[in-house]
Amino acid sequence: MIRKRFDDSSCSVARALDEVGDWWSLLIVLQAMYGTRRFVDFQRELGIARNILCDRLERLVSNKVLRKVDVGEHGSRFEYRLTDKGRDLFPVVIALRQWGDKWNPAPDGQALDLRDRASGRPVGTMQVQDADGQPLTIRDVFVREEPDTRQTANRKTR
Amino acid sequence: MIRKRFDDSSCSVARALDEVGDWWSLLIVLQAMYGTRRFVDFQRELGIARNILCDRLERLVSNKVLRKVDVGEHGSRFEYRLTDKGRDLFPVVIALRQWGDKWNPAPDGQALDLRDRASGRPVGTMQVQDADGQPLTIRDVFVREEPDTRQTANRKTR
DNA sequence: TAAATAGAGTTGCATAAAGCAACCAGATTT
DNA sequence: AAATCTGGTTGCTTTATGCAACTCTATTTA
Repeated sequence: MIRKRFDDSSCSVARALDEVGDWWSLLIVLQAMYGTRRFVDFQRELGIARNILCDRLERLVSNKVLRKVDVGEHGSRFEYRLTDKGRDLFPVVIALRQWGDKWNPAPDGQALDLRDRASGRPVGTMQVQDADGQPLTIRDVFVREEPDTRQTANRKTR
Repeated sequence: MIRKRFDDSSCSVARALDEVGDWWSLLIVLQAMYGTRRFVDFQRELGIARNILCDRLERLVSNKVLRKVDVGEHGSRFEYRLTDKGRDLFPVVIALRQWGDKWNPAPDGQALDLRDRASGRPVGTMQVQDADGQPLTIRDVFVREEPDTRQTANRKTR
């Protein structure tokens, strides 16, 4: 693969994908959001190869998406828990889930029914909004050029 | 890689990642949102290998995220344009961007400044909301078990 | 009109990841 | 004392990715 890296990219999407943009990382985060914390459980629930899981967990920990907690009274028992940074992926995961439900519904038409604990009503549809909460499409949005960082206009910032 | 596929997974996140969860697809979609449409431009802007780009474009087209349009008057000139399905990834991309900006800001602190064309104000922060638009965290949300599809309780649906 | 250039891909090859299965070492049960 | 469980490693095979060179139309340029 050689897998080109984007960690120094000027694009924050690229930088984000550099951390969670592989085939497994987001699924691991999702699983963690469901409450999974232990190595074997991730392995079982996701059906991921153990060496890959190992590698992904390490990466997520080193990127501070998860933290590794020793809960083994005396070693040999660890938990991987979401950090604030990891928890902050909630909107990303939900947006992806809703996209998947809308455009690639499950064969049986069943979508996971996420609801607000307080009201019991379904979670709203993720949308890009303006400052007043009104939905925005791509066409409603433009990129404001930064008010010139220095003398040279650099248009390559994305 | 062998890359395990999730296209028949019961998890819509997994199904979504199966289509756009690799290193390049979302960046291609993002680039398309910026207005890029032609092969060489994607190649140049993203710095992606041409064979990989070729493969990714084909996949995105076959998954109906992009469509390939012949604009060559007489062939040999094509454009890849977002479909509605592709455009619907807007919230995903924006959520990712905001996450990247928040937790991995660019070295120079510059984040892309997205604004609402109508008001000129910055785009709001993506958040999971309840039916009234109130923000929800992971802990505010629960999974409602489907009201029993048939006789057997199947708890493996995620 | 011939030659050069551009667009959109292919092809071939080297290298790095993903998947799989077997193996290990410390701690806990049986 | 033997069997399990947990969290990994190791070795090997199969794919993917990156890179560079090449191809085939179609459009420009000289």
